[in-house]
Amino acid sequence: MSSEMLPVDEVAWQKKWDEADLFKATTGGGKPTFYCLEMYPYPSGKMHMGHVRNYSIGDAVARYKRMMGFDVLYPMGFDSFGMPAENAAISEGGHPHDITERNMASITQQIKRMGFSYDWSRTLKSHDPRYYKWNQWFFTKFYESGLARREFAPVNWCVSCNTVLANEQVKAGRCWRCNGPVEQKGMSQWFIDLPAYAQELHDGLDTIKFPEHVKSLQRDWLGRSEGAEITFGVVDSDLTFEVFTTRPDTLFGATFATLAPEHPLSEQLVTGTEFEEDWKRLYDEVVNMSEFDRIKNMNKKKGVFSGKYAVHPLTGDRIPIWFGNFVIATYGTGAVMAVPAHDERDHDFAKMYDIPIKRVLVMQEDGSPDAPVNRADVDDGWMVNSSVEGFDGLYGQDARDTVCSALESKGLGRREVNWKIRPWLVSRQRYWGTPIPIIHCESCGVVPVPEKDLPVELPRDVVFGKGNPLETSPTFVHAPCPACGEDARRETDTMDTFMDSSWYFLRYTDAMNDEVCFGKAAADRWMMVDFYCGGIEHAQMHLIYARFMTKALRDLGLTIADEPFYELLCQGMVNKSAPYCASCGVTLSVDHAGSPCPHCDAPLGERSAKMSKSIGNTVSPEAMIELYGADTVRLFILFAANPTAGMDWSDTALEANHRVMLQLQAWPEQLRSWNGPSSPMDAWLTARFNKRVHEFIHAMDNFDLRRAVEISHYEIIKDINWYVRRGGQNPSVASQIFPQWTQMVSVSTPHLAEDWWASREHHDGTFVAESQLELPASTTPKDHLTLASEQYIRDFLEQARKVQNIAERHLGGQAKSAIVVISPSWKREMARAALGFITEGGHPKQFVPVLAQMPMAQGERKGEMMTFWGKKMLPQVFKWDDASREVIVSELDEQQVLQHASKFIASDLNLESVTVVVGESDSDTTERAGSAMPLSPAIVYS
RNA sequence: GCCGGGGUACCCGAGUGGUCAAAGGGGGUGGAUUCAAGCUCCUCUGCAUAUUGCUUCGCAGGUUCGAAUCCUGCCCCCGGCACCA
Repeated sequence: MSSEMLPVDEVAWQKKWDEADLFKATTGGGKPTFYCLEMYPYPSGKMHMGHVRNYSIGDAVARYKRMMGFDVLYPMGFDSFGMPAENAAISEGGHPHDITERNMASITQQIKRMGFSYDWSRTLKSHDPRYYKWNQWFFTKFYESGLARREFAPVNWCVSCNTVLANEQVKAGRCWRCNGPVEQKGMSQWFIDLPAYAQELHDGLDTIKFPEHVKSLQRDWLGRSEGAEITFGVVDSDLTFEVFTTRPDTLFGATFATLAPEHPLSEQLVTGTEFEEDWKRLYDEVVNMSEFDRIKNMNKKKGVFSGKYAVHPLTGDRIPIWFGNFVIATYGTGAVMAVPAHDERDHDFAKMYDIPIKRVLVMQEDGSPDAPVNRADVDDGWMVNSSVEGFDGLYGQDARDTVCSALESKGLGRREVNWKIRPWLVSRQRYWGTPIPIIHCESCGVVPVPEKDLPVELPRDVVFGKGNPLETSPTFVHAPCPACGEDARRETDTMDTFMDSSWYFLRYTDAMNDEVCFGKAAADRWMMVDFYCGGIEHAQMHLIYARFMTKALRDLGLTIADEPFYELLCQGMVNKSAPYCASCGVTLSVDHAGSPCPHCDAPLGERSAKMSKSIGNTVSPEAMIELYGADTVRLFILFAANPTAGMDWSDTALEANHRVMLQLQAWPEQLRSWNGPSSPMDAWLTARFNKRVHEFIHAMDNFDLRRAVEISHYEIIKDINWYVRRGGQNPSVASQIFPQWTQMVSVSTPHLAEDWWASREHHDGTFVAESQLELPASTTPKDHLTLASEQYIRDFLEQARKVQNIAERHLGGQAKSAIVVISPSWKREMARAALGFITEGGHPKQFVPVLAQMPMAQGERKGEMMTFWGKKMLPQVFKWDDASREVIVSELDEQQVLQHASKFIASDLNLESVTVVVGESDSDTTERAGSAMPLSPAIVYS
């Protein structure tokens, strides 16, 4: 290869694609559509390897689908609202808008350098009023329909971010973004009623292709529990409270009830009584505790008696009402019926406070109703001890249903499905987000901003770092009431930025429309997203909000799509090795490489860890592109691991991939230099290549990118090398396969492929990026035979080489010649008969009598043949794969094939001569026919 | 505790009843080419061995003519949920 070969001018190709407008999604036409999307990025200033991996995957899919005749929508934009920009503004001065624009410009440039085939004409950015106007419009629509509402509620407050957080955004009691502590705070906030769609979100999971773990995660998060809501009255009063339980079958065992100390009824029950003081103490203890701490402390169960009694809805029994620190007001109804015999928590509590425990289920059908309860029996059981007729003996779901029916007929309960997911808290006390389009008027109350006044734009005259920035802008805060015209006050909270990302995929379908959020026809034409690629970190937040929003917008009549994304692919992490101390179990910063563990002084090993700034094991995409080019980086990233698997960054592997690229770059010239005649190998390469195209399509259709790249960049080279090795040099074969090979190569390394495409003799100025892949003909039986013969030779050589090594030890020197002994024809005949027998459905063991009747087994060798069958042929019959079986049944003449190739075989094995004989024939003097099998000749070296 | 995903050779990683001592890549090895290095091509890379045998796909059993693959139990890793009503 010439070392002075110029690198592929990637930037030039990118410019040409751009000028030719190749990747603009069309707005009509009869082609089927394909919507390929990656989670739109937050515009930090630098592209990292995670981005590169994500987009390399998406781009390969988009390019492939275009080539397969689809109208592809493959857009890119920015999730440009959010706190990093605002925090940067606070710490370094400046304005979030400017910082965001600056970062966007820089990351855009880096993304473009990779040559991804985006339709940049549809680029959207969340912080553009043309975009966020529609967030506001949706919000007012939701307000009208009751889906959005304002409530005073205890909310999660992140101290360091200075804002409230949605439930989903609190991880282990800490803020998902800054990891700071989260407190409970009572505030008036805006909520969107996501639970209204909980059932649909739950059921929809069965209609889409998400990875199993993502579905499981979403189901957990939605938290469906089926049960009953039951009304308990308070003795000597009109008061009632509701409890939710998944176990109505244990209702007769309820010996007390527990309310959350902050339950709306609690204070009323104890005020002015001797129990007030105890309640107050418990109340004060829990009320300021974050939910996380509360749950964490649940093992320290504590309760106080209220002095009041509840009425059991079915028996009318008086049961004491307690307050418990383990009951949380915002979960379910904030009250529980306590069944100590069949619930562990209630059991512990009853023991602690000496409350009666009543068995109402037995775990065996004939179990004793009076058996003592030493530990809560929480499994399903048969009802016993029901104080009312008609329940004893019922089991499980049957029992639950019957209890529910009884409650329903008394009007004291009903079947109910409870969800863990709670309304989406969308208010944020931050600046860099969509202003909530609401005006608070003294006389009219809450008034949404009319559509004609949208968007409510973010003002520039704000002060950062002193509470809610929008409150510092007088021009923003003061506004006339849209209803009465009086002076009123604008809502100063902004929306959670997940609002932006929950519908951007719809906007892409009609991104430049300023009349409506998106045209219905456009949305319906492109939706759902066919292929959505992004990180697992969005499995519950973004992916739930987006699914919810799609359904909510559908119900506004804006689209017919039920789900946003059909197939989700979560790409694996990009890892790189980092110092690791096995005894301390910690991964350390790369600064420690080569030194002993700073904690225990043990020598450090290495371990693969997610690329992160704190460990310092990051690799800069820019630097890699500079060194090797975008194509090499893409090839490496797609080939190093399956899209969903974690991949380890390896500099040596990257270099190896670069060598592959250099080698590929030289191929067109190499092919052009071919000047040989046509040969029998031509048919082989043609058939082989044809098969490769089929395999490639199959792999791409299944998003098995690694396999696809392996075929286009590795296997085909090997095939061609073999062809050349076997004497093939036919230029017409070269020009026949070259265009399709170029197309396959273009999916992952598009720049190189354009060089190839342009190098063709009859190049017409088109791009491979716009070409259509011609589907190869299906493989013919003749192709099969051609491929099989060659495979036979390759297998033979492999076997021969192994044997040769050992043989030469015996010979005490280099072997000079070999006699190849083809298996005697009766063995192949036997194999054919057996294969036929099994194909017909016969059990291998029953083949013996069949064989005994065959003509070959009639002579004096009958015994030998029967033994051979049992010992050798039977196991072998099963070892042959479909291809080999086909070959055995086919016309392929082993002797002929090897004979034809004997010169090649001799030179490949470094022998002077190779003779091929049929075992047990007159010309076979070796007496080694015994070990020869069909497709596996014996070889005798000398 | 519950749910989901995993455990394959020096490393990464394919493989879901026979093509499996197990693809491919990395790393390593030997050879061809070269004045030489690099690149490229070819070989080998569990152990033994004239073409075959033995051991091996987390561990232990089982089903089968045949198990990395199916079943049962166990161990370990990753992710999620969790005194949840």
